[in-house]
Amino acid sequence: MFCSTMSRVEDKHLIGRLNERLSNSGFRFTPQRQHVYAVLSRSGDHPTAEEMFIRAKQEMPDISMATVYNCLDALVKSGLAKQVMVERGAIRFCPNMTAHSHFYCDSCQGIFDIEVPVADGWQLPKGYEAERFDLTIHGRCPECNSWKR
Amino acid sequence: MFCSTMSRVEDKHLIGRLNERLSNSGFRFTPQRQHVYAVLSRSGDHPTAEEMFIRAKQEMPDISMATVYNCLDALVKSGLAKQVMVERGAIRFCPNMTAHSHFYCDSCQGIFDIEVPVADGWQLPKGYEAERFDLTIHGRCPECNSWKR
DNA sequence: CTAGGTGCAAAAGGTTTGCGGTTAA
DNA sequence: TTAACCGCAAACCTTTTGCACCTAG
Repeated sequence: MFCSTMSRVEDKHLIGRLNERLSNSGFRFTPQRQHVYAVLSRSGDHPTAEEMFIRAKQEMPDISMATVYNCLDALVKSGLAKQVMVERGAIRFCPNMTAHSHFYCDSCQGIFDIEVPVADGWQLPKGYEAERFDLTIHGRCPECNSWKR
Repeated sequence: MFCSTMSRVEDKHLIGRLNERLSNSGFRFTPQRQHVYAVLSRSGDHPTAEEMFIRAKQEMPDISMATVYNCLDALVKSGLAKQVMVERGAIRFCPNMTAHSHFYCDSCQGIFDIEVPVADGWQLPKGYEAERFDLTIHGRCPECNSWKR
């Protein structure tokens, strides 16, 4: 099995983090997980599992769908990716682990990472203990807005 | 086909709103939609389409799964219900159309309506035009918190 | 009258699982 | 050495679709 993915200089720093995070969460470090992580990390969008499968296959032709699901699951549980659930159908994955929210364009169905100044300490009802939050803002993206309807 | 649903006094005020909202959105007013709306409205939780099917069948035994999906879709498009997407698997439906957010308990997987003071006017990046937002806070609910891990 | 809705059953879409063989630690 | 992982294919769960009949407007 040939895989040139990690020979990229710009990906080098990711490997160490990946290995550490995986083992911290009780997962093994495998070539497939390394590759799926690399492919997701260099994605500028929010691919579905199937899109990840197609992209991963380009450099690792023998990888299977089940393995892609397995790898994505390991990445999510290791804190290296997020699941994004904004529309019906396939779940999407987000490699951006910095604090951010999502914008969903009702016109073009695009998903965009956005930074919005959000008060982190929500005033929750008594007894609730917040761990994290997911904020998705719906509307029209700049591109679709420039068309003016 | 027997359906006692709308004979309830407390549901009377819902019918007018339903009829108006449906026709405003280009949908017909049917007994099935009336019933699904009544069942959802009196739900205190966030049922899946299948849960709605089971509940709706109790008073309308001949209703089909496809019709439940059709009705729920019409309700969502008419602004009488919201879809809630917080976990993998089936989409859930929320009859509460007041401004509120959701709390997802990572421990018991429960979904709760909560009111959090949220600044409605987000400071969005240039070009984005917000229509609405979905906020889900993850953590532990009061019930699970009382167990202390 | 007729466009839209209903029930049924089959298909499609997305994810999970079981299994025999392989491998990271 | 061995528990975890891999690839493959079948199963599973949720949602959509096609069709013949029906009905709200």
